[in-house]
Amino acid sequence: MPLGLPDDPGPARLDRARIARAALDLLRTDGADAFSMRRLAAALQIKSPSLYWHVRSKDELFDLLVDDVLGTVPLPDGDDGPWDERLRDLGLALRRVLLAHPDVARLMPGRTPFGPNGLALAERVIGVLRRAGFDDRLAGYGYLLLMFYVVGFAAQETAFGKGPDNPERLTEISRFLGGLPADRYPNVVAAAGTLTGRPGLTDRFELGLTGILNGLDRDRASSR
Amino acid sequence: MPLGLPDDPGPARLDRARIARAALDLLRTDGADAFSMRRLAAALQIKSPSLYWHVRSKDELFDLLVDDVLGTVPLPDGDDGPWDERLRDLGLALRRVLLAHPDVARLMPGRTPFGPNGLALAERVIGVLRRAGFDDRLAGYGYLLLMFYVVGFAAQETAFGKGPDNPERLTEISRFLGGLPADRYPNVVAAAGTLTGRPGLTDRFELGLTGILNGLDRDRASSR
DNA sequence: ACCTGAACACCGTTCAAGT
DNA sequence: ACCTGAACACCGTTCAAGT
Repeated sequence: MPLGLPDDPGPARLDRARIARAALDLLRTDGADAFSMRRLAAALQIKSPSLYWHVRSKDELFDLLVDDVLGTVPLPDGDDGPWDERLRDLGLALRRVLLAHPDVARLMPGRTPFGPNGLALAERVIGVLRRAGFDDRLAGYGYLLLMFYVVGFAAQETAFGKGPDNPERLTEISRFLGGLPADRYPNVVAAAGTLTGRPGLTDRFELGLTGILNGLDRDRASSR
Repeated sequence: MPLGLPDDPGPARLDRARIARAALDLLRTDGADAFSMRRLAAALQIKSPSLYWHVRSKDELFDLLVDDVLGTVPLPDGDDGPWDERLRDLGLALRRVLLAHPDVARLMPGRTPFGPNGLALAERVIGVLRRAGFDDRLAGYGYLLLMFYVVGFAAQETAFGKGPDNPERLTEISRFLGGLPADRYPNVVAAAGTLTGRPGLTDRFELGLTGILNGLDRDRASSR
């Protein structure tokens, strides 16, 4: 026992929260392609089979990561303000959170976001809609439409190199599109610059979100 | 040489098209989790390294599959009819194609759909927008918004077990949501039935699509 | 030009065994 | 209860060698 470190606790004890945190770090620093249970174990200074005491599988771990990230979305807690404004704010907040975790965002399509935090989010969204006069059916669909739009948008956005990370992917795509033969793809070439421009996408996201909420409103009106 | 089969050609010669077709079959029959280059090679009665003569990597093969599927989307060829109706039809057609290839749909978020067929689709969409009076910038964003919405929606839709395949996934989710404690998740439980009902989603998809196109229209108007 | 055998450097996961 | 060693059954990909 080395002197001067009388109470060195060694690496902290393993639990699901610590595993999730390390997994998020590993995804963020090394990317999804480099992620593996063995590397995650190494980052935690542990052997990989130990992970399976705390987590059933890699897939379940990914579900956990998604739910952890969803847990950081601020939910409106009162019940004041028009329903569409509240859902618009929630959509914007969800996108911001997903852009901050691009790899987790890309994990989401293909998954069903019904961990504790995902359920809390669903409960809130469906509640807002029902209290605004949507019947159960339309409220359920409204939730799905909102989630599909926001998650789908954010997941693809990060793939284009938008989002905070790798701007070099952006310029690579931009060069490719801009270098296309202009006689064959005149329209793509003309728009190549903006296909890979960053700031305008947030406006377009909001535009689509507003359009969807307007559509829901018309849906509600025609149902009564 | 066996009699009666004087010209048996054996398994047809390998090429990218045959590889792509076999890969699509394998994905459809065995699912994405079971897909591997080695199994694909086995299905083609070939050893896996042979694949690498025709295709640089598994990732490039997946890009090829995406582009092949995009190639089956019918593009409007004339230039008549209002722009928003044409894009609406194209969005609906793209979704139909993606639902017919759920695994490929789930491959798309995270990819950049710029193979030959993807470019042809982009060229068409951006062209429709520019001829409708959108400037280059808004036309580019309009294309992105449309693609993000349709692809994101379809990818997540298939994950819910909607789409033609596995209805048992749907009922599993439905049971889970319906069995939740009603005091804690009253809204989710109330809407559980429709979160997993099939036919209404197509209407909601259209509703969102229409809302997005309306939003683009307002965007165009305010830009001049 | 196209295909294979053999190999490299990995995977996720299980399970008996240790503490 | 929690962690490890050893192993199983795989992966994607490379590359020298065959035809």
